[in-house]
Amino acid sequence: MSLITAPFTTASGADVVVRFCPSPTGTPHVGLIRTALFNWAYARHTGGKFVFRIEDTDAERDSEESFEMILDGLRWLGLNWDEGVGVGGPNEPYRQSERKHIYLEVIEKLKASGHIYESFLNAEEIDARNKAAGRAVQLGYDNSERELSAEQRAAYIAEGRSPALRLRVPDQDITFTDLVRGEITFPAGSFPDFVVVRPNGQPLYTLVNPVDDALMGITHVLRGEDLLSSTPRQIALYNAMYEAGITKFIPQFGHLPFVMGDGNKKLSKRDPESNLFHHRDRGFIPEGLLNYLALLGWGLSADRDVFSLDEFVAAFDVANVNPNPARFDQKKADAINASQIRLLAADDFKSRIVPYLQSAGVLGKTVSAEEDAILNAAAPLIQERITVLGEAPDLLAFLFKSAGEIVIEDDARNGLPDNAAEIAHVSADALEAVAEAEFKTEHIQQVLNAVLIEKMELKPRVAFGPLRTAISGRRISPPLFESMEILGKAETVSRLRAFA
RNA sequence: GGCCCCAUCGUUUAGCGGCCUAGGACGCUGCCCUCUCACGGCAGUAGCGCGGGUUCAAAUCCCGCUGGGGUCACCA
Repeated sequence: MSLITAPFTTASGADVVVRFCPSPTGTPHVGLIRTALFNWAYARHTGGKFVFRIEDTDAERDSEESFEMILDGLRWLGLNWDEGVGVGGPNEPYRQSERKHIYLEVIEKLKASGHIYESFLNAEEIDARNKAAGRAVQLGYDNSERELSAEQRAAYIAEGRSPALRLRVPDQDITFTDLVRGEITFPAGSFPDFVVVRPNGQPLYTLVNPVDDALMGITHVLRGEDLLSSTPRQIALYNAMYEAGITKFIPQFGHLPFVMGDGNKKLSKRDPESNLFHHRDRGFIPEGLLNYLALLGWGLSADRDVFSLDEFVAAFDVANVNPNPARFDQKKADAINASQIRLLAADDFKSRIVPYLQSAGVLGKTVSAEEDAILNAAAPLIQERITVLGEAPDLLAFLFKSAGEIVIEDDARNGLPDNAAEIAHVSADALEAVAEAEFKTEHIQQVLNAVLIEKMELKPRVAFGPLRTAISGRRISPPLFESMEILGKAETVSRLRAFA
């Protein structure tokens, strides 16, 4: 007999209500965001509600700064919520730090119904009891205070001790059907009565999380696998809340696979790629990151891994989430992002690289009409060749500089032929003769081909390397002739002449 | 240690008993395209952890083992 069978009304028939409830500690982790994404997608897929709540019950570790970062991250990615922090809703407030009065009420009810009881033993005493009884210390609490007599209680109080509150865990197996893993059973006795309220009256996560889920009508709890073993405890609490008339049903649970780093360990906060903003700073676009994150434990189909958010939402179902741990593969993520960049409309792409050009100092705070024109011409040239937007500044900087500011990089200089300077100067002469109006990509190519390839009989590779270096200073650049057209005749000739 | 989860190419994933001499993607290698780098095209590389069952037939179902991970707080 498992607890979640009758008398519960399961959530399966109800409108879907999912939630994302991070605790604001540190910078947002990609695993956390993946969890948010799957919850969001499930809500959107089913036409349900996505609730955003903040679990800031640990004043020691929580910070407002971290809270702001989570908001920033969700907004950047476009993961909007229907109810919760910032947007309000019927279950305000949505920050646990502001909900203490609610928990106090629940605690009173649970006390009155006998589901939670006072526990005076401290950690040392619990260990001592286990040792004295010849039990392993790891067993923890032995439920010995379930039936404290009034005298015993009075004695503790007389000593000036205040009790913690523990949930009376039913002595029976607890079974539930995990949405991604199927049926899971925890045998009776897998864990002891656990503390839900500290002696100082502070309710703990063990209480507060299920209480909020119950009060907010959460139907599906989609969260990380690390919480799998706390699920039976929460089901026991739900059982108590049901019996105390606090909730009408129990949600369904689905535990999403871990996001792993290198080796066989979870992607740690120490790993730079765990940080959401690390990717934004490098120049991931939301479409790219979201697409990749969706692949962490899920797939659209056997032969497609680049897809839009809409396609993702239309196809997503928790039931199809893979239970295996997923590895965060930066190379694959980069490849997905590159593909998503290719799919952007030209205008859109242009506007997205601007902030990166600005923060790299290639462009100033305001973009002049002249610079905008260059961007319009140049952006399409690099949209096909970059992986992250952060590559744009290096690729485009030379277009916004003057001849004198071009610095020839060693990498570019090394591969050049001995007569590189001659090639540059001959080209300058040839281009000098081109009419201003004729200074277009195609014509530039014809002129240079004539003088370098045909007349000097150079291989294209040998001929154009020096020119690329002369005008851009780099070995890698946008296409050469297009770049020359953008620079204009005078600037191009000037750079070629300056090359030595 | 108790309890729980997981197990297909280097990585990720398809496969839910015969379509599998195991498919795709990323990566890697080679070739083609080519003014560099990319893009694109073509080809190649490499995998069902082990052992038992069940079955006419198992990557697919069952059991065991091994390996990995998580969790056992008056953290979340």
